[in-house]
Amino acid sequence: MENSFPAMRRSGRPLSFDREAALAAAMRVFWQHGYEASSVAVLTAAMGITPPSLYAAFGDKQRLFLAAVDRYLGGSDRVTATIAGAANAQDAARDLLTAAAIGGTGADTPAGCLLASSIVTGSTAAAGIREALAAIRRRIETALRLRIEGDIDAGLLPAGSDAEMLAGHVFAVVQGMSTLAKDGAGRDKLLRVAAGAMAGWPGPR
Amino acid sequence: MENSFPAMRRSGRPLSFDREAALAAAMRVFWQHGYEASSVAVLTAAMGITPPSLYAAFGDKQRLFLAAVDRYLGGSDRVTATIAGAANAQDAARDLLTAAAIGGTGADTPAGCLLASSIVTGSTAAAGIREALAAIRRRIETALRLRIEGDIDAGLLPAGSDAEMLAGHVFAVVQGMSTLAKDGAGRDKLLRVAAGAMAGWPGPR
DNA sequence: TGAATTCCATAGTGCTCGCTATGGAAGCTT
DNA sequence: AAGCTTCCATAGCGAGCACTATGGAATTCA
Repeated sequence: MENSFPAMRRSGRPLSFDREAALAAAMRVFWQHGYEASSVAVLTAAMGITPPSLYAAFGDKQRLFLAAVDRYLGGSDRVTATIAGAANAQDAARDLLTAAAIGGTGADTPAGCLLASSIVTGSTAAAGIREALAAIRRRIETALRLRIEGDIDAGLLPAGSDAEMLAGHVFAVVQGMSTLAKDGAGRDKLLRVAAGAMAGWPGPR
Repeated sequence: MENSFPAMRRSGRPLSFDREAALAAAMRVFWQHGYEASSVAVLTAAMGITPPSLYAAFGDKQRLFLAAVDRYLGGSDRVTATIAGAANAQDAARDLLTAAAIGGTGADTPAGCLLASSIVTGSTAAAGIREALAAIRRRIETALRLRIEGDIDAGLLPAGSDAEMLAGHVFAVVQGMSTLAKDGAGRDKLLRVAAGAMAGWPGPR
């Protein structure tokens, strides 16, 4: 679904701008201001192109945003693949929290997490985008929950452990750290919060 | 600061609507759609009044929103007073988490937390409102941190405990549960997440 | 009742929103 | 070079935004 727009290129004059660079610039604007507050005028200014070029290259604002989210996550299934590929569920959870702490406090990037903060409320016109992001969040949370359930079945975690709660807790902290970062928290504090969130993790047995 | 608008009433025709009921309706709209996506047209429709009445009674959209936040929190210092009045820091943290889980999953209210979800990103025009809410969040987090530090000094918590981390973690979970609720999580799950977030709380000594 | 005061409804203000019609310039293919 | 395809810049579309000027209706005070 990544390069689904435009459908085909035949010949003629080539693009006079770098599509990937323009997408990176758009991602940054969305990351900083969220979906609805990122106007096409601001986006085109940051991307160095004009509105018709934006629409020709990316379709419309919604598709541009979804492409930016995909780029932000490093591809549609990278996060879930990382969760599945971790040594165990505890490592997967810790990696997720650490990545959120570091990714949300970069010196050269906006504070917080694009996936967490760019639309949780909004107009009814943006309901589709909001639900699309909620679906991505739920998919990642479900991947973590399944990983935890697998460890429970494998005897790596106590039999009575609440996988849904554990995954929900990790995810809540990831979301919440994004707001903390936007409110001014630094990397050191967020890394300690991430570590502290793992303190209640059930011990092996 | 609550009834700072209008400045005075002298005489003449009385208000034909219930100011408190109108504010409650506005709070509900903001709670559901966030600050920027709640247009004056939608607000006035929900409040049962016309734009000039809204501006005469509440000043402008920003002041109406701040009044709605104040009403949502039950007064400007109720939350911090509750934290200060709890039996100990652990109870204060648990109460905060439980209240967020229950308050964000009411059957007759929008999902999530108004303070957490209504503006974390937005246009530069709304930067003032965004910062005002960030300040409220930081004030509550600071109150919790001070409560924890007090318990450490009193010997109710281990001497090496990281108060900033513990308060930040509780606050991150509160924020994150709001997104979880908006994404569809139910009260049962959130209450378990809230309890799980306390599992790593340092033991007494 | 007369005068003063306040509230409400209509109807707009200027502005920004996402998006696009149009025409000419640029570049590929043959 | 001819001919076609595609891209880009200007300019502007209708719609919605927060907000308000105006005038008459409602109520209080004298």
